[in-house]
Amino acid sequence: MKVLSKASVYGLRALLYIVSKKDKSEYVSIREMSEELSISFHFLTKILQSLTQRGLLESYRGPNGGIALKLPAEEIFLIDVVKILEGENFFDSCLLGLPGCGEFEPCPVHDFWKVTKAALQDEFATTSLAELGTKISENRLRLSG
Amino acid sequence: MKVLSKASVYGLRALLYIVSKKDKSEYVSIREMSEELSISFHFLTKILQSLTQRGLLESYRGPNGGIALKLPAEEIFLIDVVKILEGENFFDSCLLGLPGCGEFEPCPVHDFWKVTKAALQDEFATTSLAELGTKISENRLRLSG
DNA sequence: TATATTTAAGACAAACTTGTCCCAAAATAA
DNA sequence: TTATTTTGGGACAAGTTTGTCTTAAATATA
Repeated sequence: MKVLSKASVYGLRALLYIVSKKDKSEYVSIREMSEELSISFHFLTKILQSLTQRGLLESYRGPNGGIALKLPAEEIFLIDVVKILEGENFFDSCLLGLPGCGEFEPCPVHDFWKVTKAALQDEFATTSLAELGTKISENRLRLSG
Repeated sequence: MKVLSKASVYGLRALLYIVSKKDKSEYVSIREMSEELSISFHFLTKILQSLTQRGLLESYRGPNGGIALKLPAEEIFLIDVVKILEGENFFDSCLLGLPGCGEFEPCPVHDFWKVTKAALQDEFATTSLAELGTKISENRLRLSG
Protein backbone atom coordinates (compact mmCIF):
# COMPACT_ATOMS: atom_id res chain seq x y z
CA MET A 1 0.00 0.00 0.00
CA LYS A 2 1.69 3.14 -1.24
CA VAL A 3 0.00 6.11 0.37
CA LEU A 4 2.80 8.62 -0.11
CA SER A 5 4.92 9.21 -3.20
CA LYS A 6 8.69 8.86 -3.01
CA ALA A 7 8.86 12.64 -3.08
CA SER A 8 6.84 12.90 0.12
CA VAL A 9 8.66 10.04 1.79
CA TYR A 10 12.06 11.52 0.96
CA GLY A 11 10.95 14.99 1.94
CA LEU A 12 9.65 13.83 5.29
CA ARG A 13 12.72 11.75 6.01
CA ALA A 14 14.95 14.72 5.23
CA LEU A 15 12.99 17.03 7.52
CA LEU A 16 13.07 14.44 10.28
CA TYR A 17 16.81 14.15 9.76
CA ILE A 18 17.14 17.88 10.27
CA VAL A 19 15.04 18.01 13.42
CA SER A 20 16.75 15.02 14.94
CA LYS A 21 20.19 16.58 14.62
CA LYS A 22 21.69 17.89 17.82
CA ASP A 23 22.93 21.20 16.53
CA LYS A 24 19.95 23.20 15.33
CA SER A 25 21.92 26.35 14.61
CA GLU A 26 23.43 25.40 11.25
CA TYR A 27 22.25 24.75 7.76
CA VAL A 28 22.20 21.09 6.86
CA SER A 29 23.63 20.32 3.44
CA ILE A 30 21.53 18.37 1.00
CA ARG A 31 24.57 16.30 0.11
CA GLU A 32 24.93 15.17 3.71
CA MET A 33 21.27 14.25 3.95
CA SER A 34 21.25 12.42 0.64
CA GLU A 35 24.19 10.33 1.76
CA GLU A 36 22.95 9.65 5.28
CA LEU A 37 19.49 8.73 4.03
CA SER A 38 20.56 6.98 0.82
CA ILE A 39 18.49 9.26 -1.33
CA SER A 40 19.47 10.51 -4.78
CA PHE A 41 21.09 13.91 -4.25
CA HIS A 42 19.52 15.60 -7.25
CA PHE A 43 16.10 14.18 -6.59
CA LEU A 44 16.23 15.30 -2.98
CA THR A 45 17.41 18.72 -4.09
CA LYS A 46 14.32 19.17 -6.21
CA ILE A 47 12.01 17.97 -3.46
CA LEU A 48 13.51 20.36 -0.94
CA GLN A 49 13.37 23.14 -3.52
CA SER A 50 9.60 22.78 -3.59
CA LEU A 51 9.47 23.05 0.16
CA THR A 52 11.74 26.09 0.07
CA GLN A 53 9.66 27.78 -2.61
CA ARG A 54 6.55 27.21 -0.56
CA GLY A 55 8.12 28.84 2.47
CA LEU A 56 8.57 25.80 4.67
CA LEU A 57 12.35 25.82 4.40
CA GLU A 58 15.12 28.33 4.07
CA SER A 59 18.10 27.62 1.87
CA TYR A 60 21.52 29.14 1.78
CA ARG A 61 24.10 28.67 -0.97
CA GLY A 62 27.83 28.39 -0.74
CA PRO A 63 30.20 26.77 1.74
CA ASN A 64 28.47 25.78 4.97
CA GLY A 65 25.19 26.45 3.21
CA GLY A 66 22.28 24.11 3.09
CA ILE A 67 18.74 23.87 4.32
CA ALA A 68 17.04 24.92 7.53
CA LEU A 69 13.48 25.01 8.78
CA LYS A 70 11.88 28.40 8.38
CA LEU A 71 9.63 27.80 11.37
CA PRO A 72 10.18 26.15 14.75
CA ALA A 73 9.79 22.39 14.45
CA GLU A 74 6.84 22.66 16.82
CA GLU A 75 4.97 24.62 14.19
CA ILE A 76 5.52 22.36 11.19
CA PHE A 77 3.13 19.44 10.88
CA LEU A 78 3.25 16.44 8.61
CA ILE A 79 0.21 17.70 6.77
CA ASP A 80 2.08 20.86 5.74
CA VAL A 81 4.77 18.85 4.03
CA VAL A 82 2.41 16.38 2.41
CA LYS A 83 0.04 19.01 1.10
CA ILE A 84 2.91 20.74 -0.67
CA LEU A 85 4.40 17.59 -2.15
CA GLU A 86 1.19 15.69 -2.94
CA GLY A 87 -1.18 18.53 -3.57
CA GLU A 88 -3.75 20.43 -1.60
CA ASN A 89 -6.47 17.85 -2.30
CA PHE A 90 -4.55 14.96 -0.87
CA PHE A 91 -7.19 14.09 1.70
CA ASP A 92 -10.15 14.50 -0.62
CA SER A 93 -9.63 11.28 -2.54
CA CYS A 94 -12.28 8.69 -3.31
CA LEU A 95 -11.12 5.13 -2.77
CA LEU A 96 -12.80 4.06 -6.02
CA GLY A 97 -11.68 7.14 -7.92
CA LEU A 98 -15.18 8.43 -8.60
CA PRO A 99 -15.25 12.15 -9.37
CA GLY A 100 -17.43 14.16 -7.05
CA CYS A 101 -17.72 11.38 -4.50
CA GLY A 102 -19.01 12.88 -1.26
CA GLU A 103 -22.03 13.02 1.00
CA PHE A 104 -24.35 13.83 -1.87
CA GLU A 105 -23.09 11.28 -4.36
CA PRO A 106 -21.20 8.72 -2.31
CA CYS A 107 -19.43 5.73 -3.78
CA PRO A 108 -20.21 2.35 -2.22
CA VAL A 109 -17.34 2.56 0.23
CA HIS A 110 -17.56 6.25 0.97
CA ASP A 111 -18.90 5.84 4.51
CA PHE A 112 -15.95 3.96 5.87
CA TRP A 113 -13.31 5.61 3.73
CA LYS A 114 -14.49 9.00 4.93
CA VAL A 115 -13.76 7.94 8.50
CA THR A 116 -10.35 6.53 7.67
CA LYS A 117 -9.37 9.59 5.70
CA ALA A 118 -10.45 11.90 8.51
CA ALA A 119 -8.44 9.93 11.05
CA LEU A 120 -5.39 10.05 8.84
CA GLN A 121 -5.79 13.73 8.16
CA ASP A 122 -6.16 14.45 11.86
CA GLU A 123 -3.03 12.49 12.64
CA PHE A 124 -1.06 14.31 9.97
CA ALA A 125 -2.44 17.64 11.11
CA THR A 126 -1.51 17.17 14.75
CA THR A 127 1.88 15.47 14.46
CA SER A 128 4.67 18.02 14.42
CA LEU A 129 8.23 17.57 13.29
CA ALA A 130 9.29 18.43 16.85
CA GLU A 131 7.25 15.58 18.29
CA LEU A 132 8.77 13.06 15.90
CA GLY A 133 12.25 14.51 16.34
CA THR A 134 12.01 13.90 20.06
CA LYS A 135 10.73 10.41 19.49
CA ILE A 136 13.58 9.63 17.12
CA SER A 137 16.22 10.84 19.56
CA GLU A 138 14.74 9.19 22.63
CA ASN A 139 14.28 5.83 20.95
CA ARG A 140 17.22 6.04 18.57
CA LEU A 141 14.96 5.44 15.59
CA ARG A 142 16.42 5.13 12.12
CA LEU A 143 15.45 7.16 9.07
CA SER A 144 16.90 4.92 6.40
CA GLY A 145 17.10 1.24 5.50
CA MET B 1 -4.18 10.08 -1.83
CA LYS B 2 -3.99 7.08 -4.10
CA VAL B 3 -4.28 3.97 -1.98
CA LEU B 4 -5.36 1.60 -4.71
CA SER B 5 -3.96 1.25 -8.22
CA LYS B 6 -6.24 1.73 -11.22
CA ALA B 7 -6.16 -2.03 -11.62
CA SER B 8 -7.69 -2.55 -8.18
CA VAL B 9 -10.17 0.26 -8.60
CA TYR B 10 -11.34 -1.05 -11.96
CA GLY B 11 -11.43 -4.63 -10.73
CA LEU B 12 -13.52 -3.71 -7.71
CA ARG B 13 -15.89 -1.57 -9.73
CA ALA B 14 -16.40 -4.41 -12.19
CA LEU B 15 -17.14 -6.92 -9.44
CA LEU B 16 -19.54 -4.50 -7.82
CA TYR B 17 -21.21 -4.06 -11.18
CA ILE B 18 -21.69 -7.80 -11.40
CA VAL B 19 -23.14 -8.19 -7.93
CA SER B 20 -25.45 -5.24 -8.31
CA LYS B 21 -27.06 -6.66 -11.44
CA LYS B 22 -30.50 -8.11 -10.96
CA ASP B 23 -30.02 -11.31 -12.93
CA LYS B 24 -27.30 -13.33 -11.26
CA SER B 25 -27.68 -16.37 -13.50
CA GLU B 26 -25.78 -15.16 -16.56
CA TYR B 27 -22.26 -14.34 -17.48
CA VAL B 28 -21.60 -10.63 -17.70
CA SER B 29 -19.58 -9.61 -20.73
CA ILE B 30 -16.43 -7.56 -20.22
CA ARG B 31 -17.46 -5.35 -23.11
CA GLU B 32 -20.68 -4.41 -21.33
CA MET B 33 -18.86 -3.65 -18.11
CA SER B 34 -16.17 -1.62 -19.82
CA GLU B 35 -18.81 0.51 -21.50
CA GLU B 36 -21.06 0.91 -18.48
CA LEU B 37 -18.13 1.79 -16.25
CA SER B 38 -16.11 3.78 -18.80
CA ILE B 39 -13.09 1.56 -18.43
CA SER B 40 -10.75 0.55 -21.26
CA PHE B 41 -11.98 -2.82 -22.50
CA HIS B 42 -8.56 -4.38 -22.97
CA PHE B 43 -7.26 -3.10 -19.67
CA LEU B 44 -10.29 -4.43 -17.85
CA THR B 45 -9.91 -7.74 -19.66
CA LYS B 46 -6.41 -8.16 -18.30
CA ILE B 47 -7.44 -7.22 -14.79
CA LEU B 48 -10.29 -9.71 -14.76
CA GLN B 49 -7.98 -12.32 -16.26
CA SER B 50 -5.83 -12.08 -13.16
CA LEU B 51 -8.86 -12.60 -10.97
CA THR B 52 -9.95 -15.54 -13.10
CA GLN B 53 -6.51 -17.14 -12.97
CA ARG B 54 -6.50 -16.80 -9.22
CA GLY B 55 -9.84 -18.56 -8.92
CA LEU B 56 -12.01 -15.65 -7.90
CA LEU B 57 -13.89 -15.52 -11.19
CA GLU B 58 -15.07 -17.92 -13.82
CA SER B 59 -14.93 -16.97 -17.49
CA TYR B 60 -16.72 -18.37 -20.47
CA ARG B 61 -15.89 -17.63 -24.10
CA GLY B 62 -18.18 -17.26 -27.06
CA PRO B 63 -21.60 -15.75 -27.55
CA ASN B 64 -23.34 -14.98 -24.28
CA GLY B 65 -20.05 -15.64 -22.57
CA GLY B 66 -18.41 -13.40 -20.04
CA ILE B 67 -17.47 -13.37 -16.43
CA ALA B 68 -19.15 -14.66 -13.28
CA LEU B 69 -18.19 -14.94 -9.64
CA LYS B 70 -16.86 -18.34 -8.75
CA LEU B 71 -18.11 -18.01 -5.17
CA PRO B 72 -21.26 -16.56 -3.65
CA ALA B 73 -20.91 -12.79 -3.26
CA GLU B 74 -21.25 -13.30 0.49
CA GLU B 75 -17.94 -15.16 0.44
CA ILE B 76 -15.84 -12.70 -1.52
CA PHE B 77 -14.33 -9.84 0.46
CA LEU B 78 -12.62 -6.71 -0.73
CA ILE B 79 -9.36 -7.97 0.69
CA ASP B 80 -9.45 -11.00 -1.62
CA VAL B 81 -9.59 -8.79 -4.68
CA VAL B 82 -7.02 -6.32 -3.47
CA LYS B 83 -4.50 -8.93 -2.39
CA ILE B 84 -4.59 -10.45 -5.86
CA LEU B 85 -4.29 -7.18 -7.73
CA GLU B 86 -1.91 -5.34 -5.39
CA GLY B 87 0.04 -8.20 -3.94
CA GLU B 88 -0.09 -10.31 -0.84
CA ASN B 89 1.93 -7.78 1.18
CA PHE B 90 -0.44 -4.92 0.54
CA PHE B 91 -1.11 -4.30 4.24
CA ASP B 92 2.50 -4.65 5.35
CA SER B 93 3.68 -1.31 4.06
CA CYS B 94 5.72 1.24 5.99
CA LEU B 95 4.52 4.80 5.52
CA LEU B 96 8.11 6.00 5.17
CA GLY B 97 9.16 3.09 3.01
CA LEU B 98 11.73 1.73 5.46
CA PRO B 99 12.52 -1.94 4.87
CA GLY B 100 11.89 -4.15 7.86
CA CYS B 101 9.84 -1.54 9.68
CA GLY B 102 7.92 -3.27 12.45
CA GLU B 103 7.72 -3.63 16.20
CA PHE B 104 11.43 -4.34 16.49
CA GLU B 105 12.71 -1.63 14.19
CA PRO B 106 9.88 0.88 13.92
CA CYS B 107 9.99 4.00 11.81
CA PRO B 108 9.05 7.26 13.53
CA VAL B 109 5.40 6.98 12.50
CA HIS B 110 5.03 3.24 12.87
CA ASP B 111 2.83 3.40 15.97
CA PHE B 112 0.00 5.29 14.40
CA TRP B 113 0.33 3.86 10.93
CA LYS B 114 0.11 0.37 12.37
CA VAL B 115 -3.29 1.21 13.81
CA THR B 116 -4.55 2.80 10.62
CA LYS B 117 -3.36 -0.12 8.52
CA ALA B 118 -5.02 -2.61 10.84
CA ALA B 119 -8.32 -0.73 10.72
CA LEU B 120 -8.17 -0.63 6.93
CA GLN B 121 -7.27 -4.28 6.67
CA ASP B 122 -10.12 -5.23 8.99
CA GLU B 123 -12.58 -3.21 6.96
CA PHE B 124 -11.40 -4.82 3.72
CA ALA B 125 -11.48 -8.25 5.31
CA THR B 126 -15.03 -7.98 6.58
CA THR B 127 -16.73 -6.15 3.73
CA SER B 128 -18.19 -8.59 1.23
CA LEU B 129 -19.24 -7.96 -2.34
CA ALA B 130 -22.75 -8.99 -1.28
CA GLU B 131 -22.91 -6.31 1.37
CA LEU B 132 -21.85 -3.60 -1.05
CA GLY B 133 -24.12 -4.96 -3.78
CA THR B 134 -27.09 -4.59 -1.47
CA LYS B 135 -26.01 -1.10 -0.52
CA ILE B 136 -25.66 -0.11 -4.16
CA SER B 137 -29.11 -1.37 -5.05
CA GLU B 138 -30.87 0.05 -2.02
CA ASN B 139 -29.34 3.49 -2.36
CA ARG B 140 -29.00 3.52 -6.14
CA LEU B 141 -25.29 4.23 -5.87
CA ARG B 142 -23.23 4.80 -8.98
CA LEU B 143 -20.10 2.92 -10.01
CA SER B 144 -18.75 5.35 -12.57
CA GLY B 145 -18.24 9.07 -12.97
C1' DT C 1 -18.76 -26.17 -41.90
C1' DA C 2 -18.66 -21.29 -41.79
C1' DT C 3 -19.48 -17.16 -39.23
C1' DA C 4 -19.98 -14.32 -35.36
C1' DT C 5 -19.04 -13.56 -30.53
C1' DT C 6 -16.32 -13.44 -26.64
C1' DT C 7 -12.21 -14.20 -23.57
C1' DA C 8 -6.82 -15.07 -23.66
C1' DA C 9 -2.45 -13.37 -24.38
C1' DG C 10 1.22 -10.82 -25.81
C1' DA C 11 3.44 -6.81 -28.06
C1' DC C 12 3.58 -2.19 -27.98
C1' DA C 13 2.68 2.88 -26.82
C1' DA C 14 1.58 6.74 -23.74
C1' DA C 15 1.75 8.91 -19.35
C1' DC C 16 3.44 9.52 -14.98
C1' DT C 17 6.95 8.96 -11.40
C1' DT C 18 11.51 8.51 -10.23
C1' DG C 19 16.26 9.23 -10.97
C1' DT C 20 20.54 11.33 -13.52
C1' DC C 21 23.26 14.91 -15.48
C1' DC C 22 24.88 19.41 -16.57
C1' DC C 23 25.49 24.10 -15.95
C1' DA C 24 24.16 28.52 -13.78
C1' DA C 25 23.90 31.44 -9.61
C1' DA C 26 25.20 32.64 -5.05
C1' DA C 27 28.26 32.60 -1.24
C1' DT C 28 32.82 31.77 1.05
C1' DA C 29 37.63 31.91 1.41
C1' DA C 30 42.25 32.28 -0.15
C1' DT D 1 40.08 38.01 -8.43
C1' DT D 2 40.04 33.13 -8.50
C1' DA D 3 38.79 28.77 -6.85
C1' DT D 4 35.62 26.07 -4.18
C1' DT D 5 31.31 24.89 -2.25
C1' DT D 6 26.56 24.67 -2.31
C1' DT D 7 21.67 25.36 -3.98
C1' DG D 8 18.68 26.41 -8.37
C1' DG D 9 16.74 24.80 -12.44
C1' DG D 10 16.26 22.65 -16.63
C1' DA D 11 16.88 18.76 -19.89
C1' DC D 12 16.84 14.13 -20.23
C1' DA D 13 16.78 8.96 -19.09
C1' DA D 14 14.88 4.93 -16.75
C1' DG D 15 11.14 2.60 -14.61
C1' DT D 16 6.40 1.76 -13.61
C1' DT D 17 1.65 2.01 -14.41
C1' DT D 18 -1.88 2.56 -17.56
C1' DG D 19 -3.87 2.07 -21.98
C1' DT D 20 -4.09 0.31 -27.07
C1' DC D 21 -3.85 -2.96 -30.68
C1' DT D 22 -3.52 -7.36 -32.95
C1' DT D 23 -4.05 -12.15 -33.18
C1' DA D 24 -5.34 -16.65 -31.20
C1' DA D 25 -8.54 -19.82 -28.94
C1' DA D 26 -13.03 -21.29 -27.50
C1' DT D 27 -17.98 -21.35 -27.98
C1' DA D 28 -22.55 -20.82 -30.11
C1' DT D 29 -25.51 -20.67 -33.99
C1' DA D 30 -27.02 -21.09 -38.58
